[in-house]
This record gives sequence, structure tokens and C-alpha cells, in this order.
Amino acid sequence: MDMRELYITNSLSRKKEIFKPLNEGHVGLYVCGPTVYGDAHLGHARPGVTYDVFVKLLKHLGYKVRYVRNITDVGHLEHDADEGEDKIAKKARLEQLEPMEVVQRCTLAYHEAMRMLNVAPPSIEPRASGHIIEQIDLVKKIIEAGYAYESNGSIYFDVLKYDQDHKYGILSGRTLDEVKEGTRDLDGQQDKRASYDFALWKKASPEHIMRWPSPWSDGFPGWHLECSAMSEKYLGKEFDIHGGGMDLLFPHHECEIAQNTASRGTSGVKYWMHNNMITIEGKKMGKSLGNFITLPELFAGKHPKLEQAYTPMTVRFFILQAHYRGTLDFSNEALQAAEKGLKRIMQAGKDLRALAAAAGIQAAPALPYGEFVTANAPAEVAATNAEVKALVENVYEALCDDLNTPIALSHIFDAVRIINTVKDKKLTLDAADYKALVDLFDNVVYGVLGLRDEEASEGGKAIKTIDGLMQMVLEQRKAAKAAKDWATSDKIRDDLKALGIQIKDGKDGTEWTLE
RNA sequence: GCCAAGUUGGCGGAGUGGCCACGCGGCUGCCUGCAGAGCAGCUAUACUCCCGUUCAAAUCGGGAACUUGGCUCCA
Repeated sequence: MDMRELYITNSLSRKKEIFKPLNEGHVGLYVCGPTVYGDAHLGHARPGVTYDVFVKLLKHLGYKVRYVRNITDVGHLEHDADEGEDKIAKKARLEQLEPMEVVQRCTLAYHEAMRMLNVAPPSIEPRASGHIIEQIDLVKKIIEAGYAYESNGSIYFDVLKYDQDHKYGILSGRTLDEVKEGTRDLDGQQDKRASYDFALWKKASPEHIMRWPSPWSDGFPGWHLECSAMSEKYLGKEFDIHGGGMDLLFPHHECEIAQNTASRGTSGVKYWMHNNMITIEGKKMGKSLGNFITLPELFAGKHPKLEQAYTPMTVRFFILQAHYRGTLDFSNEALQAAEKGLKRIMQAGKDLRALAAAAGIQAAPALPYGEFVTANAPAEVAATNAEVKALVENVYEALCDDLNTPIALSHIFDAVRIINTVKDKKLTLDAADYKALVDLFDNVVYGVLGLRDEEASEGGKAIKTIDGLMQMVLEQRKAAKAAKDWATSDKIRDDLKALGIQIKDGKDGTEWTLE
């Protein structure tokens, strides 16, 4: 089968590379998921949406994808020191909850936020706590290979030894000497031979709740271990792509590579992808700065920094308007601009269906929420209008060029302009053009980009009822207008506006929208 | 201090040598009884600073400043 070529930036080479899967037609993808100890926040939305679009693109291109995104529910140390406390255990202690209670609550909240953002669940969502056996096995293998040592019931990775045989720092571009210099001396590191060594297994202190038996001590696995263990279990010793936030590049992903190489003899991953961070009004998001915004707060507009509520789709569109490798600055002004831009595309999508139907082209009904088209990307666009053909081609080219969603969107706005011109009866399209545009919206706008018309899907039934009422009201207004009774027609319009319903007079009658 | 990414018009952001992003905002025209939407056009000294290469640089090279991330938990 002829597939479009896909290019992605590989953090290993820091270059754009053509993507070639290890197994023809199949892609194995692992992405670092959240550590479930707090509310889902703005920072979670970016990788969620980015890799969701990436997976949808891969599927649309014709690949079979196994997408693994983990839940870190154990083993994430507060400090990499002996009295380091598990992040989840700490939260549980503070809130007087069972650790798994915190995990459950935060996992559900994360899933709900992702669902609202129209982020599809991964193929497998493994939890660290469910893979303790695999992690212990992995530690054993690393010890057998001679790259780990026991110290007082804990196991540490011997970075110095590893660096001599292989090379530590291939992903982050730093040498061991640089790491040495940069590592501060923390208290309580007497168990480690070197400050840059990292824990594979930690002995639990007596009061530590989350603990499991192991050959070395009752304890818990080190943070970097779970991703190595679970990616191997579900994707094999070698797999195609590993993604995550840029903040994880060092030390987390670097340590993963070291663990993989030490235990399997291969770094395991062919392409590393890293999404950049979100800033808020040019500053980093942090609780101390008062600009820490959770997703529920954002969707409800309940935060001092927010001038209004922003819908999940506005947030999704906003994220897609920037390239995933660049930082993205969040502000009310930027979000409001995104809201309007998205609305314009959604309106055009609706108009396109109506126009196509009027032209006798039957389009499949819009897909319900969460559904996704898996039809392969067309090798060649079937449109006869050169402009339509070019813009569809441009959209695919942009998506396949390291997931350049802002460029793809700019060409989708070309489509919007064409649709609006047709609506104005200043341009006509033939069946092939309509098909190309309808396919573009179904496969790319609603499909790969995962944008949906919130107005149409949320409370669709209620809107149908209102529409019936609206037709009656608009009938009255039409009569008033025919009689040139502007006072009445304007009063109807103003009263509707007060209710949040906006009406627009057009060539083919009057339309209405909920504001 | 070290490593990495970034710094583009009023705002968000594309763009790796010569032309143009795109969206939002603003302005004008068309359409409108008015309004909105739409379309057309315009707007905007835009490219952090300095030095250099080139006929030509936002784009290449050198230096500096700042921001963000990492080095310690973080998407």
C-alpha cells in the first residue's frame, strides 16, 4: 500500500527524520502519562492533545497503532534521597486518605478532563502499582548485568560503570562530567556511590504505606523503572516511538535509556518525541505564582486569572494552533481569539453539510462524540477545483511534516473561505469538490484534529426543540418585516439576544445561534 | 554555574536566504431597512540586541541579553 511519508523530529538526533516503523504498517507508541496526585491541570492538556492527534493521524494514514500511556501511581519520589517520600503517599498523609484513594480520585479526574478534551483513551493504560513483579524482574536483570548495586536494602543504578561500557547522556546531550558538576550534594545520599546514581528500588521506611516485598527489602520501585518495564512488556524490547514532555527528557528518559540498554542490550526506542511546555502570560505555571490553573477551573471559568470560561474545544484548538515543539503562551486574549477562530471553522463545517446536501451530494451523518474515522488518508485528492485540491493536499502535507497543526489549520481556513463563498453563491462546486471538502472535515477536522461542534453535540436534543420554537418566532418576525414593521422585528431580535440567541438575516432566510 | 529549547506585528503563532503565513483585533468597500455573519481589500516601522558572510538574512556564522524547561518533584 502506498502511504504518505511522515516526518517527525527525533530528540535523539535533534533533527527531522522520516518515520519508518520497525514492522511495516504497525506503530508502537509509549507516552509518559500523569503522576496521579493532584488535579488535572493545563500542563496535562498539551501532551494529551498532542499525542492524541498524532495517534489519530497515524491511524488515518493506515497504521495499526498500539498506544500505551501509563499512570504513575507509585514510586515517584519527592526527593531522590533516602528519606525521599513517595509523592502519592505524601498527598495521602496530608489529606488523611488511603494512597489508592488519592490515586483513584485523581485518575478519574484526569480521565474526565481528557474525555472533555476529546482525547481518546490509549490502547493500554498500565499502572506502575500493577507491574511491581515486572519491575523487580527488571532490577534483577540490571544487577545480573552488573550495572546496579545494593546498598542498605536499596538498589541503585551504577551510572559510572554504565558510562564506561555504553554512553550515558545520549538523549540529553550531556556528558557524565557535566552531570557530575551539576548535581548538588543532597543530604542522606550516603547509600549511593555517586550523586548521579539513581534508585531502582527503594527500601521503605517503617511509616511508609506503599510497599511491596522484594529480594532486597520491603520497598517500592524507583520512578524511572516503570516506563522501562511496562514499555517492554507491552511493546517489546524495541519499539517505534516514545513521547512525553520536554521536562522529562532529563533525567527520566535518559535513565530509561540506561535501564533499557543495561537490561535488554538496546536502548529500545527508535524515535523520541518531546512536546514543549505551556506558559501563562509569559510565566511558568506554579502554585506560588497564583497562576496554577486546573482543567476543571478552566472549563468553569473559576479562577482569578480567567475572564471567562473556556470550552474544552477552545483549549484543544488553542493547543493545535501552535506547533507542539514550541512553547505556548496562555492568556485570556489568546484564548478568546482561539474561541472565535474555532467557531468559524465549526460554522463552515455545518454549512458545508447543508450545501452538499442541497447540491444532492449525500454526506454521511456527523459522527457522534468520541467516534473517529479510520479511513486511510487519500493518496490523491479527487477534487476538480484546483484550489480545493491544493488546500486538501496542503493540509495532509503539513500534518505529515512533524505534525504541523498550525499550518494544517491555516489551510483549513482556506477551505472555510471557499465554503463561505459558495454559501454567498459566488462560487459553485461539483460533486468531487464537495466530496473532497466533506472528507476533509470528517477525516481531518473532526477526525485527526478531533475538533467537534460543542453546540451540536452537547444537548443536541434540546437544541432541536428550541429550533422548532425558533422557526415559529422567526415566522412572526418575517411577517413583521414584510409589513415593514421594523419596531416589532427589532424587538424580537433584541429580546432573543437578551436570551442569548443571536439571529442573522441571510439570503436564504434567517439563521439563529446560541451565544 | 552547566545542559536544552525559545525570543517574530496590538495579541496567539507559522516561516531556515529573495514573494505570501494563518487566526484574533482594527480600518474600508460590497451585501444589508438597521445589525450580524460572510466576501473583497487594507492595516500593521514585526522579526531581542551587536558584529560578520552574501547582490540579497527573520532565515547562515560569531558574541550578548532575556524567557522557559532540566540539573531537585513536575506534562
